[in-house]
Amino acid sequence: MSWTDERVETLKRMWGEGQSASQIAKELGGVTRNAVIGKVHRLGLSNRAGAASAEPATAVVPATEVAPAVIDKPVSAFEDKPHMRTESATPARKPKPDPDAVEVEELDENGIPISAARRAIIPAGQPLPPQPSANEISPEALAKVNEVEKTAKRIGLMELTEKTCKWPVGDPATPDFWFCGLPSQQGKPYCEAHVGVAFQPMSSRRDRRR
DNA sequence: CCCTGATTCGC
DNA sequence: GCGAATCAGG
Repeated sequence: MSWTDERVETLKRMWGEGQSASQIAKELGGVTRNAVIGKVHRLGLSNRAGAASAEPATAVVPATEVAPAVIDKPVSAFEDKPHMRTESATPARKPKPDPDAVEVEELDENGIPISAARRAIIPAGQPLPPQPSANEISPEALAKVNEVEKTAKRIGLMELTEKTCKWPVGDPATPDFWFCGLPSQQGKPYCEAHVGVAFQPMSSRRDRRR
């Protein structure tokens, strides 16, 4: 494999987005993370500058003109619950007051309106797994989660990043809705505790039932 | 041990 | 220019 313009472009974009070298290598295929890092250095962009905030909202982002952080490991599970708009998220201040009072919503396959804003921040992707019913989870894992949810960071939609647990808590239709936000596991969308309830080995599932 | 980026240096 | 090997660190 060689560094075609296209591949370099992808490299630049992903590096700018704060993706790790190995993630980029995986995406590109045919290269190792070493190759990616080497290229990054040769391109002179080893300093992760000129990129959008890799750090979450609480950071010292110059409030001037912050584009809404694009979430790229999407949380698509909340398929268009009408109530679940972005209100509860960080009030990043509206770019445009929307001159026309009438907002023309696009419709999805089911004829459900999709706000353009929502589509922008929640691209398609792996859906969240359904919340498992309580009796399907090991008591230990459940207890762990309950504990974790007390100490969770309770972040909003906009604060989600690659590195934050995206486990949703509460009812999206409620102001009490938030995401766990603790550090996520390597390559997983959730923190350790939530990985525990989200991904269960087949064997343990089988063992538990019956 | 998993991972991260940084550097070196033979190709 | 490329990237494997290595280093240094979390």
